[in-house]
Amino acid sequence: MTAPKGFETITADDVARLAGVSRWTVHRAFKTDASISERSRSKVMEAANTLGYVPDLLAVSLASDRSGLVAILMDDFANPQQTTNIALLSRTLRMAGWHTLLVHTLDEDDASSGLLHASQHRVDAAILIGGRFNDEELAAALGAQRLRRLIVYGRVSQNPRTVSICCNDTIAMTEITDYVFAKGYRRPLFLAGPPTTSAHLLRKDAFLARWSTLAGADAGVLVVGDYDPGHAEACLTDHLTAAARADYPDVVVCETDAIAMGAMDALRYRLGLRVPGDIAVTGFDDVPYAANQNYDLTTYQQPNDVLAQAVVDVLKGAQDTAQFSQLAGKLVVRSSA
Amino acid sequence: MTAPKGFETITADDVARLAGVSRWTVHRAFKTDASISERSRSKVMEAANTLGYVPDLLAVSLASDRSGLVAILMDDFANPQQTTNIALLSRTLRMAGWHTLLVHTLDEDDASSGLLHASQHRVDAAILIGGRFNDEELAAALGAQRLRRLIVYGRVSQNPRTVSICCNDTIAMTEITDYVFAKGYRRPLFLAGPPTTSAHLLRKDAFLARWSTLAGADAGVLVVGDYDPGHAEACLTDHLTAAARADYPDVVVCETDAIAMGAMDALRYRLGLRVPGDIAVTGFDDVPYAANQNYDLTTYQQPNDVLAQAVVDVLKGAQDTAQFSQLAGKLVVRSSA
DNA sequence: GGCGGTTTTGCACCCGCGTGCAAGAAAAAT
DNA sequence: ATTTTTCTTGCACGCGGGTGCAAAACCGCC
Repeated sequence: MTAPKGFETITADDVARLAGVSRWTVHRAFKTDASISERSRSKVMEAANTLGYVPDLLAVSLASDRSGLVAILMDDFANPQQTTNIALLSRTLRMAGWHTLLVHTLDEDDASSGLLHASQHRVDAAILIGGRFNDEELAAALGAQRLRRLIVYGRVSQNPRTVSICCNDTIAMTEITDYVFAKGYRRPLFLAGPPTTSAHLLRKDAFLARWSTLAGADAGVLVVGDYDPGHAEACLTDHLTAAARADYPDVVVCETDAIAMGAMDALRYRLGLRVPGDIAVTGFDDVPYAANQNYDLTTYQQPNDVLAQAVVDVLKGAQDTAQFSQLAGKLVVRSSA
Repeated sequence: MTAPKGFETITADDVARLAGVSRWTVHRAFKTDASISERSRSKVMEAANTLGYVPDLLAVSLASDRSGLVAILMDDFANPQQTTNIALLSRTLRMAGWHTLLVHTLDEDDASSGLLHASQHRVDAAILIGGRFNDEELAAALGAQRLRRLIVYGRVSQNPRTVSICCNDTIAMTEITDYVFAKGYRRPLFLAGPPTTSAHLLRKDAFLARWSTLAGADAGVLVVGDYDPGHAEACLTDHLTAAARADYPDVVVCETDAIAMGAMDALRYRLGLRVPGDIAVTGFDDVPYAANQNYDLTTYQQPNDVLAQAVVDVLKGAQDTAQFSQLAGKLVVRSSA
């Protein structure tokens, strides 16, 4: 057990004393572009080293009004796409000099409370991952709190005071639709995730619109309430067992890989069908596990690195943020469809 | 885009002015056990409400020397057990009043740098998840920085200045071993994760010791360099294709579920074997996906809630921390073995 | 009405460091 | 050598709020 033996925290004053300069000179020694003589800088640095001085980020934040902290609000750790995102984001942010305040929002109405907490820590920005947040509460939170920036990650928000960073779902889904149609499938069923009140995924609408154009007929839609594979599995099983065999789709187009994997489990283990032999399946996101032989999912790979980099760009003050919601990924064809 | 239109931050002084009291009275109004008259408290609260005042956590931290922040250092987001842990931890911490500073350590030698950053934010504790950190650097970091508490989560650290919170691997693995032996398997192969220089998992040693006792013979061991399923898959495939069919194990006992899933993929897709028909497999952790029909893994469920609660106990100042490294989970029998 | 005791309130000082400006030192120009 | 100009340095003040103590206000009671 760590003995909290009052580590006498060494401050810039201590360094100053040892180096025989003023505290402000110490401060300058640590600033890259400060006017300070080489001699006193080295004196300071030496003193700092022997004392093991490191600036207190808390005090720095308070004084400079820049915390170097970015809050990531996230609700669904079961969603592999989201954990992938959070990993990449925290890593990218760290390399760019920011630290991550992880806020696990408990439910839809908790997002604003999370934002409040984040703002109390003076975060430089808050990033919203996932769709389960209430639009009105969010707008209220935005108005009241001193949040410098709100970034909606992975989907499009209508709120003008936010920045959306995501790939262009419409183009992406159109690409998938074209592929599915070209492969000869004609009875698609779209599995949609939960409807959101706030930031939207445009995937469903894009698919339906494109399909209607291509096939001249409407596609079926099944809304599953959650991105959890197990839930999708149950939903699809119920849906299909209630349907006549002749009405089965020949391809299940899913809003996310998580849903797609649940769908494949349903088709195989619950209904005894073969994928893609009896029914094909497509996903979206290209999560790591989509490449697994169990699934070998045809899906759409989002440009994750570009998305993460866009966050850094926004933090650094990028102005033309419109482009960040139009990034392009690429179709990944595997054996599931 | 959020207009950084200088949200005039409202401070306790503003509230004081409006309420017609001093700043310190405002402070007292927000403290639960402060001596303040009911009248002025309500005056303050009313003023605070109309102004939308929230205390600045940064300033609070600086002044009170308690940040309310807990750093979680983690390296491997691909490991489902770890993402499960981080989700549970951040959630539990938040409900207990702490916030999570997520530090994605880039590599083994980066942990101490991560600890440094965490300490600069004056975290109340740092939690180390995962095994890839260098023991010496860590000790050095512990000595130099003002880290109040260092918690090693999910494994046992020898460092006396840390608190280990984990379930008793020895008892757990012995239970698995007994089960495997009782089921009649006699040619086990243990798949171990990467060796660590620091905090250890005792699973391998526990298995080998117990097996030796039960069977009177040594069990085989294959060290895979990583907890990544794909890597484990490749390792086991190589290992078995290089071996004679007669020397194949009849059960593969894995240090984690991630390895076990990779092993099952190898057995099925690379080697065309049936699980458990030809070779059985056991895992460890009971990650969410272990219950999936693809794997239906016999594994060991760690008492995650208890572990997370233990962290809160430590933060609240629990003294007898020895018990926290002896928690018990339970064997989960499924069809893989 | 005055007194001792208790509750409320205000205040000086501190947490550790950043900003802007002015004084001081050194270098350049005359 | 003296005056400018430039570079260094020091400092008052502020960031927003938490301590401990002392003054002020309150209370019941004789």
